[in-house]
Parts: sequence; structure tokens; C-alpha cells
Amino acid sequence: MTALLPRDFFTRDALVVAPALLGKLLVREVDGMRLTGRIVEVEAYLGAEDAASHAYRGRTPRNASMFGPPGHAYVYLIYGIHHCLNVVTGPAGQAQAVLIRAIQPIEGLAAMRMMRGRATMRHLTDGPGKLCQALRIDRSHDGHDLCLGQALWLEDAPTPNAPILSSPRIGIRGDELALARAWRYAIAS
DNA sequence: GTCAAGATTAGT
DNA sequence: CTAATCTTGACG
Repeated sequence: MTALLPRDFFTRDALVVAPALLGKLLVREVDGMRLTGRIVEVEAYLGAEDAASHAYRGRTPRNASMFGPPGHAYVYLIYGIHHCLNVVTGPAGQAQAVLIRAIQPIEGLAAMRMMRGRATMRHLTDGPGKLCQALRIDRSHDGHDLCLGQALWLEDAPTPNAPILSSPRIGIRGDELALARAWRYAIAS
């Protein structure tokens, strides 16, 4: 049994936590079954100073979780279709978060596949929306405490061998500065 | 009440 | 390249 990532891990700047999350295990328990995956791609979002962040224009009911304590989930629905999972980081009130964009399935692959359907199993968990579908994560998990080891949490794992790539974030809008920031991190494959 | 836009994805 | 699909937040 690997170690649950403690609150302290998340109580740091998103730009530190994001690359540190690469290689860690995302664990989802559903019907007593473990669905797990190794995190291979993430993006950091800051608060008031990041024009691409949902928190840029201040707190609203939807992004409230981002303004809450670290180590909790921020889950939102995008385009009326897909859910996206974030981990809140930094001191409470800073509204920083790390978007989990992709995992490499480790346990419960069959159950993940079942959720996604045969036709799309090739692209099982690459992309924030597909990842949430495979792990059955939705807005009921918004605000969920990830440090309890219940339903959804993260576990420590060895730091990856492969180099870490960084690049501008995917699919964002915002000012030039936001678009230029290389706050997407991925494990080279 | 109305309305435009969105941290995506799959299909043409 | 574009449709799908619906919640949210801004405006009034």
C-alpha cells in the first residue's frame, strides 16, 4: 500500500505541485474496486494573475472550490459534455489548481473500458474529459477532500525516469502572457 | 429572462 | 474544421 499524498503536498504553489504530480497515482474506488492510473500530463492554473484561469475574474458559485483549502477537488463541466478534474493547491484563498489531463491506466482497466465503450478504448485516458469518464468522476466530486483516502485520492509513487516536458497549456483563452506560459507538464513517452 | 462562450471530443 | 450539448455568469 502506497502512501496517501498528505495535505502538505498540495499546500504549495501550483507551479511546484503540477510537475510533482507526474508519476503519482490517481486512485478512484467504485463498488469496492480500485481504478488507478499514473498521472502523465497536468496543467497549472493560478488565481487572480492568470487570465486563463477560471478564478481570474473572482469567486463564483462554480469555481468556489478553487478558493477553498488545498487538497480538495475542483470538478467542472465543460461544453455541457465533459467533466474535468483539478486538484486545488496553494494556501486557501489563492485559487490555484492543477488540471489532471491524462493518466496511464494501471488498475481496473476493464472497468474503465466498459465506461468508455469499445470503439474508443484506444484513447482511453488521454484528455481531461475522457479521464473523468473512465474513472466516473463528475460534479458530485467537486469539493471532495482528496486527503481522506475515500472514493478519490492520490498516492505517492516514484519520480519518473523520463524527462519532464513543458509547453503552453491546451485549449485556453486569455491574454498573450497566459498563452505563452509553459504551464503544461507531461512525462516524455 | 436572455444569451454567448467554454481548461473538450469525435467525426467529416 | 465543425457539431454536440448545457451550465454558468453577465446584463438588465
